[in-house]
Amino acid sequence: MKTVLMVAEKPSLAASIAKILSGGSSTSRKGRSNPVHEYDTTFRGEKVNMKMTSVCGHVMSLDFNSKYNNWDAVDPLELFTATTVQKESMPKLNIVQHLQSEGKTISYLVLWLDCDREGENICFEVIDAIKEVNRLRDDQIFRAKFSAITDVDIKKAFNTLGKPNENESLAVDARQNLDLRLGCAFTRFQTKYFQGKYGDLDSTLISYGPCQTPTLGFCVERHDIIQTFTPEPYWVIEICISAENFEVPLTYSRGRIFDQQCGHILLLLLKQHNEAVVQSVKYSTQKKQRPQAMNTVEMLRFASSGLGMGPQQTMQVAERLYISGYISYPRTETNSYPPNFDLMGTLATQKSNSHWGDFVRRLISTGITSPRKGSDHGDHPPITPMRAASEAELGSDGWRIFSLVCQNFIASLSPDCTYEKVDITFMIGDEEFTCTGSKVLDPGFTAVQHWQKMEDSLPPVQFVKGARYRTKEPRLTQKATTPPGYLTESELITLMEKHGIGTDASIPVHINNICVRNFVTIASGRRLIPNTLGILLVHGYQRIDPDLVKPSMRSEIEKQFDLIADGKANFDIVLAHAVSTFQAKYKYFVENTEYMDQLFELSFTKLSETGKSLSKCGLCTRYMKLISQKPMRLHCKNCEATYKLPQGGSIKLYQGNVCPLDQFELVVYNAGGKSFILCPYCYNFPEIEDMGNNSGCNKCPHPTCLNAAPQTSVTSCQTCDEGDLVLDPNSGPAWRMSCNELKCTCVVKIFTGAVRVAVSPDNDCDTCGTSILTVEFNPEKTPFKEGVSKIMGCVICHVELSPLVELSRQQFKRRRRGRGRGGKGRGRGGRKPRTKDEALDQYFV
DNA sequence: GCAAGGTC
Repeated sequence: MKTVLMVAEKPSLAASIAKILSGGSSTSRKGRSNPVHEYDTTFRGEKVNMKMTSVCGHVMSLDFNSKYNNWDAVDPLELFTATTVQKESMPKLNIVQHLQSEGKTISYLVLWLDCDREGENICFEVIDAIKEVNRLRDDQIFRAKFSAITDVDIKKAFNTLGKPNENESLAVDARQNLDLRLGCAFTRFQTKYFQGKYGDLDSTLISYGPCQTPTLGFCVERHDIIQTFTPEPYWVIEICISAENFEVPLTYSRGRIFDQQCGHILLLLLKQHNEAVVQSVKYSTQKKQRPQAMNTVEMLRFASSGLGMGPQQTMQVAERLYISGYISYPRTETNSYPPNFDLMGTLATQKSNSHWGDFVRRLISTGITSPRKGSDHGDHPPITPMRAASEAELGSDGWRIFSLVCQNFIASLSPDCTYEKVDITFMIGDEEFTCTGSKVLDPGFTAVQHWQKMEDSLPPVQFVKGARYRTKEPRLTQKATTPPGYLTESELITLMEKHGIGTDASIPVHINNICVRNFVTIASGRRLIPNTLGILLVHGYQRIDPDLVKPSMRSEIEKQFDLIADGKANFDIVLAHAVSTFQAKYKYFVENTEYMDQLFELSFTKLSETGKSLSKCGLCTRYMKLISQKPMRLHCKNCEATYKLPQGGSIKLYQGNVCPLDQFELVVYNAGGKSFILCPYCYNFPEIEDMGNNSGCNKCPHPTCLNAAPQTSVTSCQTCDEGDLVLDPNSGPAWRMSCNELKCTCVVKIFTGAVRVAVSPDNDCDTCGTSILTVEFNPEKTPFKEGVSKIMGCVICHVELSPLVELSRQQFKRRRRGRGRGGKGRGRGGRKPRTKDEALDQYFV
């Protein structure tokens, strides 16, 4: 029997589609990375075994050839022409292997990827992966085009299979290619240029991107409006009438008066009258519209403005609610329920909720209002609840997002809020005044979306046409125009959506990026206030090449790539044109960076004038300065050199200790209890072959240095299975061993209070291979039996030593052979080397 | 260390 493989974009969709197409008869098994649903059916007139599985979004992602990854060796300009490679997007998931093992022997491939351009591109990623192991012909490959995940639509798609659209996929390839070159070139250049000059930028990365930079631009634009705002004085005439013991304020139909003299004249004019005559009274019934079905962007706006929850967090919470079955898929552009959506069934899940259950039951019995028409983007149905839930089971944030989803869903099926509005006009002399008010007739959906609730505001008196009232003395009051507030996150989301910057899934990422890069800060009310760095970047682009920050940049690029998608232009020509345009812009930017730099000079401090003296430079023996703002680094003013340091922790001097290779004073890095010693020079320019870039002394194979791995490494790390547990010689009396893999967080406290702990590098435990330690306590405080103050033995096997290690015995295993203490036993020992060359000579005999 | 786009 032939086999057909069908592939969806995510596991949840594969499950739903398989269920629909098999009529619920499919069986599921675990695949290599994602589940596979199988059933027997007929395909193109043959009995076949059907397998439905999925990927997780993009299978591949574009990157530069690895030789371009060295920031110091590659001129960013080269990135515009550098060769690129496709890398597996999530190597840990092994999606390629999964597709290949499922696709190896299939006769047909049916692609059920999301029906948008990205989905079309993923189709070809799937095809490429499978073609490596199966020579499928094009006539064995099909594309299902569906516009909703409903029985009718999915079955129809299955019966009218088409072909994947290569042009649409190529448009995505082009976008990926340009974004990569453009973003990385500008980011690397800016970062190196400004970090090499200033010490207080406080950002590890000064990034540029065709989405994030215009996003930043919006925030700075509002900042500039606020900064350059000059309040303008204006005048208003305030007047009240006395009616049935009430004082009713009237609104002047002339509104703001910007000319003071004019105000005075009008005031004098009004003072000649002491009566207001009701000219007209109009009653009307008005509506406040119920909301549409909720899509992602709307949810993000509501969460930010109503709940004070940021987009990144909102999506995380929503994702969790979706995985646990409380809400439907949270990433969708569609804000219209599909025609056969089970509105009543979904509504019924909320019948017994303690907050909105009453309202729901009434709605069910009186009948729902048909939802407003929105637009169906063919991706996923709007975000709706899937089942009942209580605050206790969801936790605070989960409950808040769940409530938002439920309330919007219920509101979208509720009547509009209706209210009676009254407009009354008065004449005082020849001048017109008004008074308005309203009264809610039916709260409709606002009874469940409380924040939309309207308050009654009818005037206290029933006015009738022709009635006359005494006016109180009119007053001319001076006021002034005020600037707008800083941009709210919800306004920013609206702007991004309007200009086509980012997508529902990536908008939160772009906003988060400009925050973590320290370009903007989120203030109270989730307003985005740009920081100096963000302001100067945008002002700098505006001085050099305003296109770089214009909101239209993204849509202009997309427009060009649309031509590829529509088959109207050739991929290579369009891409080459776009790349060369931005290459020229890049060159121009590099040549004119001084115009941005002039702004930086006024606000930031030169590297040579920042930081505090810390340790001696091995090249000139003068003190180097530690720049503690991000990125933390050491700067030698005399040599005009900057040395990178590990990030995220703190640096202290390891007094009196000098690297035997280069005479740089050693420093200690400490991050969350884990600490290691490092030489600033070796960390940046490792002089010994096996040491690797960005390593501390705990990875240095120097044979005699007391801080290097051969003298300090104790045993293999079992947490990460890659590094070694190394004694930190600087950690006493709270002695610690920590893993020498930077990423591994394993720290083991040993022999707290000991006066000396030392490793005997040439002496291993016969049982487990661990290096023998010498542990010495003060004789008065020794924990050892019979007053013994010094013991040599194995931390794992020695009966008196092992209890003093804060890690269970089981976590130690036999030491791995053949790795770890690189260079052990290779050195000659004896006299310490005096110069770098001597040290290297001694080492490489 | 870099972009933006999928998804977890």
